[in-house]
Amino acid sequence: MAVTIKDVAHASGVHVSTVSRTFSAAHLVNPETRARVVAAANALGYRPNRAARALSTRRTGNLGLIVADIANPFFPPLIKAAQAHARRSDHHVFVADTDEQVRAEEELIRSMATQVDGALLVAPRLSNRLIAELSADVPFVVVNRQPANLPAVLMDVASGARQALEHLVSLGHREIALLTGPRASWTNQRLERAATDAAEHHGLRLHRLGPNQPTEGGGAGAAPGVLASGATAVLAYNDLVALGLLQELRGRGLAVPGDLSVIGVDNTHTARHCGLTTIDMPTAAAGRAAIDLLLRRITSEDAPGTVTLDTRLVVRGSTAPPADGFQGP
Amino acid sequence: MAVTIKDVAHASGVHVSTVSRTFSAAHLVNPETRARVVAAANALGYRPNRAARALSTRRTGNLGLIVADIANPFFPPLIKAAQAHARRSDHHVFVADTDEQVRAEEELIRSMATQVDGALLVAPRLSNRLIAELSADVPFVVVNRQPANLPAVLMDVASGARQALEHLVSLGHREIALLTGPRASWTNQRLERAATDAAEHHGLRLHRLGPNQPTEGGGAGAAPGVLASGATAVLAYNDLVALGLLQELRGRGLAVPGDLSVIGVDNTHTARHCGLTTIDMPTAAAGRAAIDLLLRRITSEDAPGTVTLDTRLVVRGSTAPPADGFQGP
DNA sequence: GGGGAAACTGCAAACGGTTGCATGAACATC
DNA sequence: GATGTTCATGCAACCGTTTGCAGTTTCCCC
Repeated sequence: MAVTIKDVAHASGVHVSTVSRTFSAAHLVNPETRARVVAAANALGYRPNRAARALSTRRTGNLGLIVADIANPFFPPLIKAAQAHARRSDHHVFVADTDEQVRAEEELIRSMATQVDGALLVAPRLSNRLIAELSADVPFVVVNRQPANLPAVLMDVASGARQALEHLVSLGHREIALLTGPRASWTNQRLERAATDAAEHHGLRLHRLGPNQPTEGGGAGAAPGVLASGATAVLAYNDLVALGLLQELRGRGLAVPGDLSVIGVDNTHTARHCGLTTIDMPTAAAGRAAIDLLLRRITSEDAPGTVTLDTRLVVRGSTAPPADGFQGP
Repeated sequence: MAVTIKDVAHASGVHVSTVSRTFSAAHLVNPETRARVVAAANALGYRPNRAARALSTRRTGNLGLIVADIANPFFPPLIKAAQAHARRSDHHVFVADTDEQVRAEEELIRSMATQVDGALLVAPRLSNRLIAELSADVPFVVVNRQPANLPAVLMDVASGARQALEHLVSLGHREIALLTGPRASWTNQRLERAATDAAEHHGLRLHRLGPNQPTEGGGAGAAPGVLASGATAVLAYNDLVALGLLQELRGRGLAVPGDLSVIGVDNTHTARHCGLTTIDMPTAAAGRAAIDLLLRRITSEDAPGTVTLDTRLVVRGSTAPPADGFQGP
């Protein structure tokens, strides 16, 4: 029922191969013939069948985008940018959600492998070994993770973390809690590292509390530990954790930033509206960069590169000088 | 290089058709043979090629999900739910974003039509005529729109709107502004209708202001009109508009809910954390229901149905009695 | 033990494109 | 005017799977 290349060939009086070339290698066909074919195709409403094309070219024109949790406001801007950017090169994007589960992630990649030209893994939790193994089946580009020999886009939270601690120091904080995230998270590792270094540099006490679930629940659950630690400021693994903590603290009658300062990571839509001081992650730029790398990797087998994007602190209303006024010696 | 049905056939000493049947019509093959084939397939790591399968079955196993703006926090929960639900039936989902543009929407549908078995249109802005025309190419299910003869899932904002106005009445408000959204939006039409009826029923004055862009910018831009209207409470088209308005008002030194009460629509993640009173939209349930309808429509040609889901008011901190204390006569 | 049904498997033609090779025409070169 | 090139097109095999049809075997029943 659908219009095929055969119908177009018949209507324009040429062989199917000429029609095929008109659309996939236009320079090989005489301009006049081409015009006739195109006219016939338009008249009939011809659209190439991508499955058929995929079968002979071994190129589907599809990409996979695998994230931990679509509903986590960190991801949508990245998804939006990646998808829009891919479309410019006539690629469609499968979006899938692993629900933060490693098993689901692997199975998802395997099931997608057969029908995409490449995939974007955003902050994958898979082991490096498994990532390497799976990358034999599909070209990958990884975001916020740095496996050997794979192209990666990194949003380096370190620069933002340094700015965050400087900000807290300048406000007079000396005891800071770090709510860590999942162990397997590259961002978490960088964050811990950068915070530890910066704390040492500034002579601060850093209380590491975690690992916490990267959700509001994780943040809420961390409240007792934070209060027990005696810290006057908190740097949380991400905005969700920060917001969860914030809500829990307010529920206990504490004021933010009056009694405690809180800083998140991601600069999500929610953080912007709730007045949360946070570290901005360039998600949209990362999505575009990752698609660029992926397409490059697919078309030419050139060496994989790594793109690193900077982050920066955005100061809003959830940080202030500590209540007890330790403004220095 | 990839393992095909042929390799499996060779390894297990049967014809390719038997291998094919093992995976697509298992009851047609002898249990012992089947076991041998499955063993060989596993040993070789065989995965069926979906493009090839699509070519002969005319079923791709893919669905399209088309939304106005992935980064609008209304959509991600729906996308997440739809995608997860589709996966349970071994379907993959293309997600695409029209950026609120009608032209993009049409082109997107056309380009996807050739490689999906069906598509979900969420709150499409296309004309009914065009929707009908395009639905000849692909089975559609529409969310928050009600074109003739198409299956639809509706989140009926009317029930929530009634509750919202009752809530405002009970607080003592008498003059209410309604910030309307895009004309082509079904939700907007229902909202206007329900608010008008409820206002009449309660003897309220309703100031309709709009249409506004369904974004924070739209809400901020509406602030002067709201203030000029003399309304003491606002019902906004969605949470983004409400939050944009809220920010603008606070920027002008006004207090919410002290000077003005604000109610949004959607119950987004952001609204939850910012303490915005809003109307909850059952987005996840709608996503699942829509996928169900779509798969049913694809597999059996039965009559399209319409599913209507209720909405309800969620009271938070952005509503309070009016400043001037009109608590009744 | 012969006829027929049922169960299983193989054969080969699709599905809708792409592409290496062959053919033929037009044209330039010496 | 024979030879070589270039350009445009047709031919046909192929991509990996499905599926209608036909053949073979097994089994049942009279």
